[in-house]
Amino acid sequence: MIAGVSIATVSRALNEPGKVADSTRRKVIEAVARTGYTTNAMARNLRTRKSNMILILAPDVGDPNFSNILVGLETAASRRGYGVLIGNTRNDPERETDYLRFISSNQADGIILLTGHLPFGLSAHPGMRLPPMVAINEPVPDAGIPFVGVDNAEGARVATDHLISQGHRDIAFIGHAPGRLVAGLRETGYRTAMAGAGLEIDPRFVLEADGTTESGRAATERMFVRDRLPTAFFCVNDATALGVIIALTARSYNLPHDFSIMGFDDISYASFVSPSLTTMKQPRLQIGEASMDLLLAMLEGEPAGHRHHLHRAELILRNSVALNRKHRP
Amino acid sequence: MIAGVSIATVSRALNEPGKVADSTRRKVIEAVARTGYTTNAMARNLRTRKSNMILILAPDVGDPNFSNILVGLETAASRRGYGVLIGNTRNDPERETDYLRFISSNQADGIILLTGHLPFGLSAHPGMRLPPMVAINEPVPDAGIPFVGVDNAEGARVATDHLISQGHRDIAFIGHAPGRLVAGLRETGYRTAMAGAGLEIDPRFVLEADGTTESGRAATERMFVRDRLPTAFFCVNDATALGVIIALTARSYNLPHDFSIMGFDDISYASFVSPSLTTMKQPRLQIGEASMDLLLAMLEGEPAGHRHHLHRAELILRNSVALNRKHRP
DNA sequence: ATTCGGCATGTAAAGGTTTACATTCTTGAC
DNA sequence: GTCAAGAATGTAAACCTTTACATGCCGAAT
Repeated sequence: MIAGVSIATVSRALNEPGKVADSTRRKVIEAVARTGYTTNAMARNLRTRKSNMILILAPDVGDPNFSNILVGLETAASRRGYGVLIGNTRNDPERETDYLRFISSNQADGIILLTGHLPFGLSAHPGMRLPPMVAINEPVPDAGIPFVGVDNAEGARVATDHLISQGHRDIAFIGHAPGRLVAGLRETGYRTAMAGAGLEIDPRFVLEADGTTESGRAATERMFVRDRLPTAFFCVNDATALGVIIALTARSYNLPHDFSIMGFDDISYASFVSPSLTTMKQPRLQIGEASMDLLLAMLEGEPAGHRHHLHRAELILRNSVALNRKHRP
Repeated sequence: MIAGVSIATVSRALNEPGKVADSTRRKVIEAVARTGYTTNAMARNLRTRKSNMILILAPDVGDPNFSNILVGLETAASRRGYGVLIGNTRNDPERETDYLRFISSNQADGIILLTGHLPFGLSAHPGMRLPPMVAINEPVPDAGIPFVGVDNAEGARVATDHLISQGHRDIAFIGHAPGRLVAGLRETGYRTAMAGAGLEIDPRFVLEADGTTESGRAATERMFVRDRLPTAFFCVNDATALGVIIALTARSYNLPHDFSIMGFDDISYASFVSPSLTTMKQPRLQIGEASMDLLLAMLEGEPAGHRHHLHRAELILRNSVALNRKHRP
């Protein structure tokens, strides 16, 4: 070689500085600098059977909730020299299967799952050896996959407590949805807070909604056929809260004077709606970083550890919640 | 081998079906299915010196404008069997350089650039052979890199024409910014439309703003020290328009009755502000797909072709623009 | 003086493809 | 029946590392 040493020594000089004499190492790095040599990652990956790539499977890459998580994932990955490969599954089983080619062909070492279920191709071939995985957003049921996410029940409890602290007693929950895990946890938190304050929940104040803005609007309309109304709405997420605001504004109510509204998520336009939305902020960046750190640790052989890693949501005070003027303490 | 043929034949059967007898090809794919064989991409990449990966360099992956472009990029890439690697540069030269390791180590075949400039490491080493690149959002000056984006001047002209068609004559432009290419083009479109309609532009109606919500708010405030006011505001982008709306609402104007406001971009919350924003929609999905298609074509050896590929922005009618009631035709 | 241990380096195999080239087989024409 | 041409298949090199093992060297211990 140009540095006057064997090719193996070059490899050692670059990767295990301890195992090589100082003098030769200096010669090597000097030669490398001079020739502009750069090691071919493909050859290395072929030999080491590692790609230093992480595959991220998300049902909707365009979702604004996703982008901040992605920033966290990318930050943590690049800090440890890993690359981040993104796969938009659109909940299409075929696409999920297709993306597994990165795993089976050794182009990715692990998966971050935002889909809430195992990729279709994996569950279909139970024999296939599972790559290291970490789930975000929605846990994967019964697969023993570590989960990183927000503590939905606790966050919902804090949110509801805040409404209670503002003197509200008749608090509706918009977003009851039997099948949905996250919605269920948030409802649990709501019920916990109400029970903790000794408040009863009027069953007519718990309305179904599927988490979309339209469903929030529709649920609010349904509420108005009742004779009795709540003074505050705790919504399963910000999109739903937006629908509630739209419905109430359309009925010419003065917000937050007439009704208080609380969201969950702190999506990007929560501060732009009028009234700006009081909500629970998901620590998306943190979640992204923590889950990537966890996955990389697993790749280095650390045991998976605790099943669930929950992060606290943060109460963001804006203008959609006010003191309950009907309340006489 | 298990199919009774040589390893080379397997390779041919899988990659060049024409060059192999039907009977043996059938045997091969049967054996492949039986053994669950999957070709090692690393070995292939090593041999072919291609990775089938595209690196995307963006200054801010979290930007909501970016996520839809990303969806388009990913869709087009996965359609042709390519993977998409994302790099968040945060405009940090060090990170830009760092990401080039994917190129120099053959882990990526081409780059989609959203940064508006060559990655730092490239411009520093002029000797380094450039990988195929396509720029989006902002063209890269003087580098001969094909650009895909929205036709800003034409879109701004259409937007301004729409205001004119609603009877507005005194139209302000919020977002004059000497150094910024995109802002300049939009201002040009505004001036073209005004000139085309034979309208003069009061220089006091062209205000500086840097594209942020706060700058739009501040510019509007500055406008109110004048004796004369426009009837409509054409804003360089939606974020700025939002600032204008905030300022006017704070002054208790009734929108769009008192003033019309037009944005540009159609960011995700444009429909949620009140009044909902009339704006020009950037065809982000299209832009993403088109630029990826272009890059992949270049990788297949097609010449780069036209320098600029411009897509039309689409006028989205909402509620922030109204007829000019002061106008007597 | 001999042997041993330890360190620095070299040698060569292995990793799984693709592909140029060599070989064998098939087919049809004479 | 021979031959040529062309198609199908096999052989082996190349892609570029990493790493187990071998070698060589030096100093220290016996």
